[in-house]
Amino acid sequence: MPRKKEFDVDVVLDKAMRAFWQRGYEATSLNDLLDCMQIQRASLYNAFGDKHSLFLETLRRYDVVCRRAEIARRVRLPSSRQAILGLFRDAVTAVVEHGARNGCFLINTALELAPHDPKVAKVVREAFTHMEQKFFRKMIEKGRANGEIDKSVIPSTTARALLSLLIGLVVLSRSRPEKLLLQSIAKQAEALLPPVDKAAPALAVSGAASPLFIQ
Amino acid sequence: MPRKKEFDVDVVLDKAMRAFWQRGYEATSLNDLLDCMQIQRASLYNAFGDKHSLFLETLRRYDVVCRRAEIARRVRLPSSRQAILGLFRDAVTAVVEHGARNGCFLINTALELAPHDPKVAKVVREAFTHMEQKFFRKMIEKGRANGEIDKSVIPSTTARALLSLLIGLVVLSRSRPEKLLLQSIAKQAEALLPPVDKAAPALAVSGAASPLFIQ
DNA sequence: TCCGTATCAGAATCTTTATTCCAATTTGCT
DNA sequence: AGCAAATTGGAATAAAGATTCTGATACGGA
Repeated sequence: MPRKKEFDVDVVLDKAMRAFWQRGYEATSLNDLLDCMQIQRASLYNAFGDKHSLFLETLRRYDVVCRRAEIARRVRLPSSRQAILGLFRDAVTAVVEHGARNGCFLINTALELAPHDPKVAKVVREAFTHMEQKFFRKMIEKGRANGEIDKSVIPSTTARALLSLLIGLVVLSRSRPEKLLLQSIAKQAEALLPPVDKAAPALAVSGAASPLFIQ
Repeated sequence: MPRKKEFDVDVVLDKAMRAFWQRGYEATSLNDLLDCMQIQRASLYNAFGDKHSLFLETLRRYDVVCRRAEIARRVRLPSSRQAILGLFRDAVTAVVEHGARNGCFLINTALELAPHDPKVAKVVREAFTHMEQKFFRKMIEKGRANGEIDKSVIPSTTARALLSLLIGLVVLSRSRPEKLLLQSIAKQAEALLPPVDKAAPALAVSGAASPLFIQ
């Protein structure tokens, strides 16, 4: 019965996502959205309700399509230690090599809207928790189990530290996109995950090797 | 010749600062500002120019009065290692014990305005750099010199890692103000600064003691 | 005393905002 | 063919936004 939509919902949602991601919620006007989504005013309200609902949908989509999908991809990598370090490396090269300066939509939103908006807060909180538990912690546990990561690394606390380090890296990349700065942070992630190396246990970068290696 | 001002500029500036800090630039309207500053519309425009100039002044004031003053205080502490760790500890207790949920005005602004506003970007960039160089790096160097911090700790890179860790902690504290989460991060800061301890080198918490301690 | 400036209190302005409404048109389904 | 729903393009609305303007009043110094 209904006339079928003439635009692909996911496509225009992606365009709206990019706008919100770049400028934030308040600074993105409805006209900005219409311009970049290339649809009519009535179509927007008909398809998405209002600005706030549209924002929530773009945020959820970003979480699923951009973040969780990437995590799922990395989780399948053979080396779980490299899965974690690759995330940091790629974050640095995205900024340094490709000039990615938008940061992370979820982190931006965590500061702009989450403190005053319960629905947004929930999405952000769950996204951070997912990253911490289902990626960092899980990967550390896997790495410990298969002998890639030393047993002295405590999964729960190290996962939290890595999450914090990553968030700091992304925040800094927006105002100080300097190679050395970002590489130092990525290097520190490496130091938090000392590999098992019985032959030469004393080679980690900076305060990394565990005392448990002795003897 | 002029009639003297009837309000204290610094006092109303502080009130405006709190408003911007809490809600951000875009979400704080001029009426919000007038309400909390308790001055007249004409007085605001006469004293500060416009909304954007007022914002810049509050941001600069926050940087100087809240951040640099605190750093200066900590720099004078006897133990430079404890000066750094105290900063992390206090950040955690402010959130966990006193429910501080506003985060850091500079970090909030780094994401909302800095990417699209050169003047704001400059203030933010310099604030981050100051924290990195004049606090973390300087304190690490001092700690290494007086035997508090092990020589294996590289000042420049560790300073950057600590800055990133702190930013991550502050961001997370706004959406996940959980004691264990924040403490894990503070704990990691400790692990990044292994103390010199020749007698019992094998007691650090999580992958902390430096390999250089062995023998 | 009087000039210059800062106050107060509020009206006026002009722009932008999000949202609703309109009328005409297109398309898919029964 | 004809109903149902989604489109287009734009007008209309109603609120909120920042900024300017108007007087009247208060005060400090020459």
